[in-house]
Amino acid sequence: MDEIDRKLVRLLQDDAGRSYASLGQAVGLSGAAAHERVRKLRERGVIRRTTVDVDPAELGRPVTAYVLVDGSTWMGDTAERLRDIPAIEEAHVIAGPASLLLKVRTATTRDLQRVLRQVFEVEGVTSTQTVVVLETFFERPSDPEL
Amino acid sequence: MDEIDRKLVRLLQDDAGRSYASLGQAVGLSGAAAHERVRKLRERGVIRRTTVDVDPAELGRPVTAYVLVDGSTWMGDTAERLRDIPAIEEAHVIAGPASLLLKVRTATTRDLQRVLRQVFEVEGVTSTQTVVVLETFFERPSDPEL
DNA sequence: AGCTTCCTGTCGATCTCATCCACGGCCAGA
DNA sequence: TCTGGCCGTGGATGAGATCGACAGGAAGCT
Repeated sequence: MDEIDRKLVRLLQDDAGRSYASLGQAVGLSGAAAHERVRKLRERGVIRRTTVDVDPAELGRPVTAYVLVDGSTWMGDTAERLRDIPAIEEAHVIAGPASLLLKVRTATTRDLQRVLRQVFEVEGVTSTQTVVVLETFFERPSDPEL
Repeated sequence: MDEIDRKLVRLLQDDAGRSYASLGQAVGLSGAAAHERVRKLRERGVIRRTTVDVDPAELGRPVTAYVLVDGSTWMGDTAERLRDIPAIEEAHVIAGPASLLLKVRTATTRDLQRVLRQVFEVEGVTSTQTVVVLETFFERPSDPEL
């Protein structure tokens, strides 16, 4: 995981469709060598997969919110129950003012309300506090610079 | 933006490297037709770019935190100042208990502390409250269903 | 030092796949 | 019925991914 690897990751984050030839040229390697490095980055799990970045608003989900969830019991398999709710994009266990933090995207605030009801129906949930996003400055991938 | 488009987006989110032929087969179209649809999805901005999904932990940033930021004045060009801090992955203006919500990834909690100091140095910031992530259940892309 | 092994790179051949073009069917409106 | 726009198909072609064989260099061992 040297400087070249980091550069490769950064270039691929920007455009995963680039040819290996141009990739190699950009980092001062042959195309095949660049290909080999990328292959290993995948193998090691640094690169999980190649995907497309979609605009949630264009998909009809302009509403973003973060939800702080408090629970009474220890929520064992809560993860799976939350995963079943498609509007939830992220779910974290946190240290601080609540037990869980969720990131939610919906089409309308009405839909957001419905999602909150679904969250409430998950066993162990006692209360939620919702933070609505008014404007997103930016959302970007992890910077590979160590 | 019909059912086929949504299916294409979902397939590409899972693996953007698929051949257009197999893509077409999966949705009951020819490769060329699938290609044309994807081209238009890009043109319309539904698909912003093709990228790689990297594991932040493998990149040496296992610490994730959310930071609630409060500010006194109206923070006009705060966005650019925050963008200059590489550890900040997301920045949102929110309605609720604070003005801004940031998502931060660092190598250590010590680095997190340094980022917080940098945030404090941004003009207008009066206080921060940090929520540290203990465990991430999941982080996934937007579901293209409706 | 001499040898082995592993890692990383180059070069060239092959074969898949993206890309482009011409054509055909379908539908709405005049 | 005619016409134009839209959306699809199928085929040709050229670019590029992919694979194998080989070379140089570093590290470890006898």
